[in-house]
Amino acid sequence: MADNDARSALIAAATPLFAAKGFNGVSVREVAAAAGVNLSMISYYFGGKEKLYAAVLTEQFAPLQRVAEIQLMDTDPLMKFELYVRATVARYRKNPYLLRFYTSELTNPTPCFDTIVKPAIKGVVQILIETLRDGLSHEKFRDDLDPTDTALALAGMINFYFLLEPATGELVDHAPERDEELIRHIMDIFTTGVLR
Amino acid sequence: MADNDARSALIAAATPLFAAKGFNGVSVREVAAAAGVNLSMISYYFGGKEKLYAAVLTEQFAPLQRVAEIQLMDTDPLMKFELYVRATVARYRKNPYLLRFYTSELTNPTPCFDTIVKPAIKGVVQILIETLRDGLSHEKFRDDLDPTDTALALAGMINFYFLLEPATGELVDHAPERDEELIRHIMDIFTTGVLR
DNA sequence: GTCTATATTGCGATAGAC
DNA sequence: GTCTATCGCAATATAGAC
Repeated sequence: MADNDARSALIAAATPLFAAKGFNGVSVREVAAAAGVNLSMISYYFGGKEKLYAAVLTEQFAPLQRVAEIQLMDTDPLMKFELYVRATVARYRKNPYLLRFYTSELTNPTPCFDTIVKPAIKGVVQILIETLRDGLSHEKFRDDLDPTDTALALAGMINFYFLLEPATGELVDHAPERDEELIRHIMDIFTTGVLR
Repeated sequence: MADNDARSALIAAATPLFAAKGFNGVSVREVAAAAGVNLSMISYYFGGKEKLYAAVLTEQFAPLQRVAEIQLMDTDPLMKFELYVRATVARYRKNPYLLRFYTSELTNPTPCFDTIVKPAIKGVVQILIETLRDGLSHEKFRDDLDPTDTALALAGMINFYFLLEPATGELVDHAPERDEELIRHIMDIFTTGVLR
């Protein structure tokens, strides 16, 4: 058997369900059935539905911590931004559920927002802001830029592309094969803009 | 009395509740109590909870139709993009619930997604893409730009700023007094980039 | 149009057998 | 550690009085 116990089967089954329907849209019976385990196992292993959800979120947001590694690298700020964009794309491709939890918690927060999601997002944005301040102090960037607005602008360009996929799938080609082109476009706009 | 009937009281009460907690996080009892009307009025006026939610969404997404007016204006593409950004900011300031419904439906879609939300979003993105193609054909923009990636990048910069507010409120000043500065920063990055 | 009362279903959680 | 059975409660919806 692939999974060693009921606990990991529950997390594996709960992740896509919570991601697709939100915390309130999923019942414990549904999760247990999808995991192929008895529903009482949720209380046994996690102590209830809310703590199962918290366990899923903790696992989902753990990869975001690795953005901190970018800050420590010995490269210029612009390359750090490209590394951030690349890491973000890779993260969403590797885990198609993360963005759902990300925006679901931002939009309809559960108690997990304050403990798990908000610290994770703040950490990433903080690093982007500091990278921008670093670039400004080394006169790499235009000195009239606001570090916070600019950091959110870069994050917005890449995150929104994935967020809009369910609505714009017929208008825009979201295939992973185009990721390199997407990253280049975003970095081009960010560095030198759209003007000729 | 401010409201003329129970119907409008229900919509007014349901809007902030659905926006904050999502469709599944709100009960009809809760809505009826907040509206100060009997809970049976929801079935009487709307035919059930789901149709009340649909009525709220229809009202919320109606303003997005006005983006089409920008396309018809006789100005250069770059000014149209700025008008789009300004209209987006104005829309979110006027109606703090719209973005919640927007991202909630993108993330955890209800049956309303296909009928109301997706057409509205596609309409806006379509206009941005066409405006970009127009600018490209008049050689206003760099000819190596992808119209769809670029349109989503601009939309992402402004929308993500508002989406992240619950997480970055302590890191970034999201006050409406800074909106002009924000718009200028986004347009600056979009047109000429961050480089010196 | 608005109310009360209730029908019906589904929910999360757990007691207790094995 | 896993099961069945069930408790207690909240959900949506509506029948029927006024």
